Amino acid sequence: MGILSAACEYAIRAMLYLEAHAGGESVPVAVIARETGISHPFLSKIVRQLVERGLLDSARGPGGGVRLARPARSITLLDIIAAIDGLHFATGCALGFPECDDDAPCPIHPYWRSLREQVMRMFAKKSLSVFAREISAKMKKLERQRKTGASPKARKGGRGQ
Amino acid sequence: MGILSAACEYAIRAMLYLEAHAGGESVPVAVIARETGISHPFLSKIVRQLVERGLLDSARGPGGGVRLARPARSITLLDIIAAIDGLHFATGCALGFPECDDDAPCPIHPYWRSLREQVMRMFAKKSLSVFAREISAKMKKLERQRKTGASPKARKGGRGQ
DNA sequence: AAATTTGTGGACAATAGAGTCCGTTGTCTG
DNA sequence: CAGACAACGGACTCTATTGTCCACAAATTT
Repeated sequence: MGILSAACEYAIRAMLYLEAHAGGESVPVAVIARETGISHPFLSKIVRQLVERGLLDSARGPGGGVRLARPARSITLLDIIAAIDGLHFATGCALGFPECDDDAPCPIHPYWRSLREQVMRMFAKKSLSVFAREISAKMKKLERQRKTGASPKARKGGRGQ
Repeated sequence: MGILSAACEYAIRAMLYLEAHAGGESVPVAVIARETGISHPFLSKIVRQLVERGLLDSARGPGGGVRLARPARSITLLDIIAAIDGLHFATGCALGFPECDDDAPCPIHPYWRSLREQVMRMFAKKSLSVFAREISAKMKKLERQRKTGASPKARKGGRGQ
């Protein structure tokens, strides 16, 4: 995929759903799967890992399901990524040189290292609650734009892709 | 792997070898494989793609092999990456949201886009000749350090790892 | 207690990337 | 022409990821 595995992307989407649509209540995995479009059996496996790592609590039986184990404010995207993918995206040489490390760096090593750190910071800075709020705000904005018919497509620079 | 596939990393190492150790002469893939530690059959497949994309020229028979198709000065790391992996690492949403694009971006989209562009620029700025020169200079420097016994490990900032 | 709901866990299948094997084709040398 | 050299190309294996299926265990309701 991109920089994250499919499983990790699903984990983020599922936890985001919990923050946005459950008010701290337990939600069955089957419901999250249906609402997010992720396959139930696969999401089930991912959720199990999130429970193991202490990011989710689970309860069986009627009225059960899963919910955030901590306040959404204290859970960052990096927490989720670390739980599912680990942090290897933050290590190693961009070009795979076996001999390349901080003591004998390849020529792009310092650039790469700085970029990796920026990525880490980007993920570490976003808590689930902030992220969910930003998404819902964005949704509302799009809604307004659709109503007024104003298209924001024309933008300066022409670099848009 | 990291951001690049194994095949792509091998392609870069192979072309770097050609620039550093062949003076525009053809080198058999078997030799490149032996010198770089890459498996011959696999490298063979990769080299074929590089020939197809016009980055390498190939010649069969005794005295044959492959060589750079253009001056090393005009071949960038991005050229090689585009030939083997394509440029998908430069597109798409970091979190895999299907609905996320430049018109309806997810909250980390602008950060992500800027980081991707920095990565692109980093790879596009390095030509094979510059890269090879920087590596050989680094090698010599290490050589000198080993002789004098001076360890460069102590560095200001203490962030070193 | 029985039935229903829900997570748990393991076995399995499908896919893609990584890596191997080998026969074929073209080219050079003697 | 014969033989060696080396790229070409396809078929194959191995492995990790992705995704599916099903039996089971716990909790809740009646």
